Amino acid sequence: MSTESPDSLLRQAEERGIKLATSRRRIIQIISSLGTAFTTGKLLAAVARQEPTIGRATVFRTLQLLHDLHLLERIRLDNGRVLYVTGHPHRHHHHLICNGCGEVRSLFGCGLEALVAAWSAQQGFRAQGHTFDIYGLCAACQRDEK
Amino acid sequence: MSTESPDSLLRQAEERGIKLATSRRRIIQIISSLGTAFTTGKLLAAVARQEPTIGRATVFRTLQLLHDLHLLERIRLDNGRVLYVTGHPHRHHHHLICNGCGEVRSLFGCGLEALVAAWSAQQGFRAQGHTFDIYGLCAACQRDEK
DNA sequence: GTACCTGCAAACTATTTGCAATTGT
DNA sequence: ACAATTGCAAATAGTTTGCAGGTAC
Repeated sequence: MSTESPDSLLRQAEERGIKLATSRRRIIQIISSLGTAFTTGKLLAAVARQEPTIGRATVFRTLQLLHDLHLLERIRLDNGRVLYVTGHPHRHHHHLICNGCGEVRSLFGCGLEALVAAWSAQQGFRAQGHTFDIYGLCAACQRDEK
Repeated sequence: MSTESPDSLLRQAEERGIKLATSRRRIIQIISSLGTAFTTGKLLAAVARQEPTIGRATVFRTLQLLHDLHLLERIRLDNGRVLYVTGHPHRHHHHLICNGCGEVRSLFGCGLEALVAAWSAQQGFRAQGHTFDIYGLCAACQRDEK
């Protein structure tokens, strides 16, 4: 499904003809090890632990680069934190976001175009985009809850 | 429609039995003068201009209070800024957010329950809530655009 | 050698908190 | 008096930038 093979990020970046320096490659590998979604805080901590010599600035610069390359999607959480999601930022999709573990599952085929069009027309609004995210508990976290 | 009469915020807060000190009352009046949606930055600037003696902290404390009272809704914009919206934070609704002027229009009767339920069931997810916001240009900004 | 990359420290932005002084009752 | 509220300054959190040195062809 939405499973990315390890280091696919790295491969995708290189396929785009980007030459990556060693620190950046290392950061990207660490990102890949974090799963499909992570916060800046988690990444900074992981980098600090695994590559203590790499500075914060380089981490942020790499995130920016991956975002610019459309390899990483940025989601604002209600609490203000930023969640980065690997996968398919270029294809229109929505999210199931787990309040428990933070896992993010992507949903394609949104089917909201009609609703967006209807509401926009009704309000004289010209829609340019929309967001739709579902928050809740994933199957695993539902089990853990009891 | 979603027009709030001036100072309705103040009235609503007092109806809840909250005793408001002068600074807070003044801040709430300024909020009311900003329309139905505003960013923290806009409010801080307005307060600094109209009531230079009131400090930032008090503004933030008042925003927090109004949010706790469910009189103000907080929306995270893509750029990370916080948008506060007056009106009906307690009733489930969605937004039309104008990319031009920042106006926010609320939409009731979301009709997404079936979609949320279908997608959640399909993924073994237990939905607890969802967001749905439409971004675009309001009628006025469409005219200004040309 | 040239252009890019790096870590560091400092700068910045947005928000929160400690606290002594002030206000309200 | 007593408790709540205030402005201020300092603290915090998250992110960005300037820069001198380092790396890669």
